[in-house]
Amino acid sequence: MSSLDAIDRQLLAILQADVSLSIEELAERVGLTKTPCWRRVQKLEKSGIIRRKVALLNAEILGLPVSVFAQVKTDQHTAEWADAFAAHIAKLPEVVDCYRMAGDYDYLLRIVVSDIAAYDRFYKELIRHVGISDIVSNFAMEQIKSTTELPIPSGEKE
Amino acid sequence: MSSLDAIDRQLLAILQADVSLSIEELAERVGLTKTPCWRRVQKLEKSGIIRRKVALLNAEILGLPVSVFAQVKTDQHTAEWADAFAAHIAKLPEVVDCYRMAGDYDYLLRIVVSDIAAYDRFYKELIRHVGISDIVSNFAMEQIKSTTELPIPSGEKE
DNA sequence: CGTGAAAGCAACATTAC
DNA sequence: GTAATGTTGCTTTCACG
Repeated sequence: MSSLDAIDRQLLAILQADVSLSIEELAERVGLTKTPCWRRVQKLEKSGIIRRKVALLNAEILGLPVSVFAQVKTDQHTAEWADAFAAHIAKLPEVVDCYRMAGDYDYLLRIVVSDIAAYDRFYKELIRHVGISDIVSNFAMEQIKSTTELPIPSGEKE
Repeated sequence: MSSLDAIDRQLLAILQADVSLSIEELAERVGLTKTPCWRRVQKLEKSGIIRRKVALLNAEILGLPVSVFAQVKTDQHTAEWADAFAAHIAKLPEVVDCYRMAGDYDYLLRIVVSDIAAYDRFYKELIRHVGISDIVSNFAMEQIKSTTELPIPSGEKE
């Protein structure tokens, strides 16, 4: 992977906002013609910088307005437990994010559900199947911002 | 918006995993032909259930391996302050998620940066520009799971 | 009337030059 | 960066329940 030039970063910025543009439109915006633009996008996909292309759905319309952040502590600090926990989380579609954290709590999860009752069901199932010593649930009242767009570095001095 | 049938939900599940499939391929997978499949996708886009189509980038390759969760408290509980805060957050590309929370802390942010030094710069800027009475930063050590795919409800009894 | 199938044209991605 | 070709998306038309 040869590092990105200004046009590559421009392409990435556009594509992470909207991937439905045609190559022609894309080429126009970055000041290229179709073929070289297509070759760059192709390269960005093969290199893995572009991981995937997805549709983002509207959680409210789907009836999933509730996001809950759960801070989880465990008392089993072994690699085996961590692997089993990760494998279990991967299977739960309600868990959209899960990070292993530094600090007081071992994991931070974001869980997306239809209502508080649904979260309660999820919660009971979770603590039944994995060994958790402490869990704190915090409900999101309002989504101020949520984006998949990463702050692409300008590329100087690296 | 007439509520979704099983095929619509199937289409959404496929598209939120991969939007690069052709209509033909998509039609095949759900057991339709091109035209009705295309019409359904069109309808899902116009209704807003499909919010947008985006490329997901690889944060590590881009040099952004660090996610920080910041819990923020304010002492100014007015609508004006909240609006100003939201507007400020919207302008900061490093802040990829921001939720107004129930519980001890007013806001939870996820900030994506290149390293700890970059977070420190971000942090200093943030507290300089908005009135914050308390902030706790928790660093993510490892991303166990991170998906944009929502758990689409089965559609029974709603 | 809502929903699906078939055919044609225009636009597009992709190949070689 | 230019030009040609095979695919695809999209429109129209028609048939079914």
